[in-house]
Amino acid sequence: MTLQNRVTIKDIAKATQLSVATVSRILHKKGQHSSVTVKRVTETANKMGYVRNTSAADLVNQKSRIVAVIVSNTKSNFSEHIIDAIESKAASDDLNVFILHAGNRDEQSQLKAIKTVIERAVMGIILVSLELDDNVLTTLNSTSIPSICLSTSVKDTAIPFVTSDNYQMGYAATQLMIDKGHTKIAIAGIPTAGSINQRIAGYLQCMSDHHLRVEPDWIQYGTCTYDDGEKTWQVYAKKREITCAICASDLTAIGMLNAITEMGLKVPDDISLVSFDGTDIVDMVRPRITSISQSFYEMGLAGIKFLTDGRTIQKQYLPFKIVERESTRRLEK
Amino acid sequence: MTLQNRVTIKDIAKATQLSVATVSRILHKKGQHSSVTVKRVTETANKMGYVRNTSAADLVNQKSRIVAVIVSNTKSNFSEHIIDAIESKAASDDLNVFILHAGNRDEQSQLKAIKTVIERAVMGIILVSLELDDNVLTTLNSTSIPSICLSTSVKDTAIPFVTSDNYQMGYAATQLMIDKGHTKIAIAGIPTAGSINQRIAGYLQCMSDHHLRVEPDWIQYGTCTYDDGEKTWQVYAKKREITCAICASDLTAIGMLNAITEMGLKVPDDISLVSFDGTDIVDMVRPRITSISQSFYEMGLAGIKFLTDGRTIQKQYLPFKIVERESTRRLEK
DNA sequence: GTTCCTTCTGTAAACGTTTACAATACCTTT
DNA sequence: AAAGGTATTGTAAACGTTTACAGAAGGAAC
Repeated sequence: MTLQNRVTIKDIAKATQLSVATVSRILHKKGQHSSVTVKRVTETANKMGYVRNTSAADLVNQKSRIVAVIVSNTKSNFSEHIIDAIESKAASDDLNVFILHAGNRDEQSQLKAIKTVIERAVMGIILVSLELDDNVLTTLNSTSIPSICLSTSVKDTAIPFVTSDNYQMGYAATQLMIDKGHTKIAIAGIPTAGSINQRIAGYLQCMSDHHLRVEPDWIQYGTCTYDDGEKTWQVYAKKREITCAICASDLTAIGMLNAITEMGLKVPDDISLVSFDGTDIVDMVRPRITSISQSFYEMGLAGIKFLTDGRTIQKQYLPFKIVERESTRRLEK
Repeated sequence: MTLQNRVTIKDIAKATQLSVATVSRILHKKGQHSSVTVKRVTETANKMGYVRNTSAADLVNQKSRIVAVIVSNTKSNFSEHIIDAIESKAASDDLNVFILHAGNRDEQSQLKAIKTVIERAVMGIILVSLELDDNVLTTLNSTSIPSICLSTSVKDTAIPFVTSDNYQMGYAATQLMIDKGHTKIAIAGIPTAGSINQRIAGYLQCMSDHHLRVEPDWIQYGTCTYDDGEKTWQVYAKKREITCAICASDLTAIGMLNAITEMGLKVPDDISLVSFDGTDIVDMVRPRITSISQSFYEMGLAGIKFLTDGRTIQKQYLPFKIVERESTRRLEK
């Protein structure tokens, strides 16, 4: 059987001696029909192996029951929690979820993904962990398809977002370590641009609020990867000033942990480590990593609810939790 | 602007005083047209913010340029390598990749995902790490859309697959440890059903080939999770017979590693650990986990190539590599 | 017997695109 | 001047579905 001769409602109409209208109505439970006809139609549909041609249906309906989730393809491990939430709510609303990948700062691949889904008249677009430039934002605004950003904020007022407050998280991580007696605190692996960069602003503000000096070397940029952690430690190791590093992601913290251990030093005895995210992996390494844990599941839920239950939120910051584990210690003077 | 009045080629035709046919041809670079007309059309298309209605196009073309990847939603971390490969080849062939999730042994969610994509006339379906029951197989066979299974084998001869030879991997893992002097070798976390279960057959055969006894307790089933590793160690710890455990996945090995450490024992001094998969994470924990590493990227590549470059493969077993790291030691008698 | 419901089914247009075929205009060749 | 070719554009049908509207058949009320 080729695609060309898939069974259509026309075939079923012919087989049952009915009109296509009747068949269509019965197959979608619209209008009223005698029970014998209903039975006859559904049975022949099954027997003939009918599958709906969604392209045709979408064409006349001008919409589809698909939610598109476009996810950054950079190796971050938190998006699965967001997706989990989206899929579970979508399933109960009988929606389908299509996941696409795009480069975090790659305009071309973002545009391609967005074009692909708006061409198909999806009912909504959820953008996860993507920093969008102006070009992408105008494309998004030029369509009437609702979209929302998760885990990034966006200046454009037309696009709502749900994320954690990166500034506050940066501040909280710093405050936590200051409370534990640290004064020489570094921050590692944060990207130079995008809303996530606000973590550095929070860090700087907190340090300044406590009249603590910040050496330029202490701020090391990156892309939240494992490698960033390993490499940044090589920089920190040169002077051996710092007693604590705040890491851009769980993976960055683990990379640094391993680099530190490699050098014969110990976490948290010699260096304390805090990470952002707080995914499962922080409990898999030893010592377990103290983290600023984000509410990823709630983030996904907020995103899909925005698309299904009406469009109220415009900007929303979700709470984060400070979870102390084994990678941080109190510094005795 | 609502979806209802999106710009169509009809609108462009009106604006440019041309026929829809000409507009359509120019927008898809078919046929020849005067350069001025081409310019006029493309410019107005841009100006008016035209986006193609793929539903309409798919409807007449009877196909789409979409590859559907249906992935098991169980927490396994190797699928990203498979998807990476699929996406990179798809990008160079100008195809779009839609990823859907389905339960590993959940017939309903599998059927739903498959129905969703065949209704949209995708050009191919790649099933990753999914054990398919008969119902799903018949649905797959009833359509003319080509499909292929990755990381699982399937009895049905109509559906091709690419995977690692689980029997041989089970045998190889066991042989490795026997070569290192171990005789009391356990195997943990393997599912009771599905092709992956063949790892146990390989293990048993290897033990038997070396005239080694296997206690029933040594074989502990599971679902390749981190928790399986933790829990299974509680079982093994009761008798403290074994000197080595072969773990169903990297995560299972790490779970066991942590449980072992928790008890004050050491890997590999007290217990050696081997895992299947060999994803990035085996190098992130200490000690690094010795693994039977599968060729996931090549698996993804083989899957997408099957769909694009012609359909030659029917069944293919990809090579695996034994990578010794720090979680295994030679046992001196 | 007329009118009015109700219940069921059919007719036909519409969705936006693609493409085979026809048509036109203009240019070359004879 | 006729014939043939080429370059460009238009006409119209087709894809499979949905749905407003019309129609038919039967029953109930007067």
